[in-house]
Amino acid sequence: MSQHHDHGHCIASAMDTAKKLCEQQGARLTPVRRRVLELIWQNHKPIGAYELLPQLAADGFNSAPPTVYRALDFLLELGVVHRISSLNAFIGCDQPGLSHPTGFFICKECGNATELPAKHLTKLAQALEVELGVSIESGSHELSGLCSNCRTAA
Amino acid sequence: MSQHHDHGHCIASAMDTAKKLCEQQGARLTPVRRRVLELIWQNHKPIGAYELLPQLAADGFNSAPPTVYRALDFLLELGVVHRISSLNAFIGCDQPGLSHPTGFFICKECGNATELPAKHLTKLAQALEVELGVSIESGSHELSGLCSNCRTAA
DNA sequence: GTAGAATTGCAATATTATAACCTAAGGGTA
DNA sequence: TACCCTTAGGTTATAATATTGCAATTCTAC
Repeated sequence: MSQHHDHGHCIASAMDTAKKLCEQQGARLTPVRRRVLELIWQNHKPIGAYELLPQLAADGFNSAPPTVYRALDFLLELGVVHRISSLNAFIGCDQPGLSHPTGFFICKECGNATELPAKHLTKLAQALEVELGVSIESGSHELSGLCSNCRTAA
Repeated sequence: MSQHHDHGHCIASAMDTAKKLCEQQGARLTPVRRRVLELIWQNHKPIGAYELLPQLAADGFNSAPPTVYRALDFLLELGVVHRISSLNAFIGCDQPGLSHPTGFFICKECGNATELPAKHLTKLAQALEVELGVSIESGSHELSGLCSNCRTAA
């Protein structure tokens, strides 16, 4: 993700993908689910469930924890959102629909998260399966440091 | 970690390493800290902070959340314990003292966790730094699936 | 032995997430 | 349309995880 980009495109693309996935699966992208996804995509920073609540309330949606957690569960299941467990936060997925191992780099300076390229994660998983004799079914990779913009700024 | 191993050795080794690290750093391995580390090492499964509380209480230690969280913070800082954030749980570190990227494979069947070999994680981090133009300072990798024992059993 | 720092005790509370139960809305079928 | 069934959402309460703030104690260095 570059510092200056057409973020409107990010949002539109994410919403479009979610819509298509729902159609494919016969799932319903209800107003609250759609709005939660939009809010998650308001920028590239992970957002907590309890940060979403007042924003939903401001839009006239019901605003109680189960509401937002249900929407998040739905979006996670659909694969358009990931959970960053080290932050107890959620973030939109760049490459939804493609089943792939997931991971993020989160800049400790600006807070932006970048999805890690799947090919590296797949390679790691394969190497580990051989070395440890295990079978890997899922995983999350959460890295932290300085993004290229913040490195330049520093 | 093999299915049948001399776990007494694991514990003794972990306690010894913690002791040495404390001596090196002028830190104090107090009774409650020592006991928390022992409890974490009672097996190779991640354990939650609130599971430790009653065990500490049974040993006559103070048993309130801050007590255990302080001990855990100390042990994390010392590098002899890691946090598995996807499970809100803690686990002893195999290779403490060596500064290295950390990650675990956790078997979804038996719950045992195996620390991932650092060399693979380092390689991944290096590849990502080049590809994303970031500088990685820390990270956690949490993988799940079936360990070799449970695969055989299945 | 005294001062300062680190550690612990303790009470309260913050933060994150889920359970349980009920009502309403959508969607297919006679 | 009327009915039924499934899914989604509303509401209240509570569970699970983690931290804050302050007082009391213990340790260590001098």
